[in-house]
Amino acid sequence: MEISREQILGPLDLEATLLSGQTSEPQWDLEDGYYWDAEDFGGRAVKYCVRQTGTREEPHLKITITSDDSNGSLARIVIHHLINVLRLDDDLNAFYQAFDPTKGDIISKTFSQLVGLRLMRGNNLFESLISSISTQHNSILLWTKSVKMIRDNFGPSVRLSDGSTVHLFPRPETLASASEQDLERTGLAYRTKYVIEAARRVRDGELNLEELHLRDYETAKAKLIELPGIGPKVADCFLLYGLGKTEAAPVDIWIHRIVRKLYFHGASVSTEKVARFLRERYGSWAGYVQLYLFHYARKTRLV
DNA sequence: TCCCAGGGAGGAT
DNA sequence: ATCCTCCATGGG
Repeated sequence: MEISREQILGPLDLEATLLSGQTSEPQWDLEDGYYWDAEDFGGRAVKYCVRQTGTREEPHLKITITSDDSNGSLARIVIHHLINVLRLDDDLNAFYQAFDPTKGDIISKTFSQLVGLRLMRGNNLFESLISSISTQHNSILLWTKSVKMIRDNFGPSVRLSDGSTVHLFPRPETLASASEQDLERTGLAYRTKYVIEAARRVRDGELNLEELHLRDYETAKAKLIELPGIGPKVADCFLLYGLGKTEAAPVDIWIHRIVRKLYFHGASVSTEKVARFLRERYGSWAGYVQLYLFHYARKTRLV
């Protein structure tokens, strides 16, 4: 099965997107040239493998799934899932054109080396929340390792149709009742208690992740910040990469430094002001602007 | 050995 | 409001 160019709005760089460290979920594993992940679709666990063919400008995805799919219904579900998770219906050319170089916006200088880089959107909101919390004062390498260990040590093991087994991300009640000692072995360190408390609040209905979809940006953010270990940046990560609220612009140390340098002539501006600045200047593109600035800063080693 | 990592809590001013 | 220090662990 496949996703054709017509179903992808603008360019795509699948590998750059999957390896860009977004906090919707840890990176997918690479196997025989295919990146793969597994999800539960209404009680059916499916492993899907994805590879990009064609070019960045003329993208095309080849997909295989490991599951019984005699009537082809699962194929449609997986394709819909991938379009959603990889945000293939975001009009990237509209983004590039809205701030094209002739308009003189600073963000345009990041475009040439990042063509096809897309935001991702978490399918499993609880996993996205835990991933976002795990990034606090942590490296991409370490938080992805921790979240994968949470999945493999605490998540349900499901058998696929080919006889192999994979782990899905655990449910909130599982992590809420996990012992701090066991969970600490995933390398979460002092964030362990944050993860357990977040799981408990979701389990007990004090925090309804689905319901946050209905709230506007400010209201949802205020609700998230009530949790211990969740401040403005982690909240923005979940709002953007989990809930898909693209006006959110998480300001970490990289964004803070690059925005100060490129937009404020190096003046000292607080992270909160940078976040507000990006939201007000770029509106619903702020999330993409943040993604591009992050990788531009890291690639060019400009800051 | 030292330093830092996609920050936040708790404190002081 | 804004500024400080400390936080646990693993890589480089």
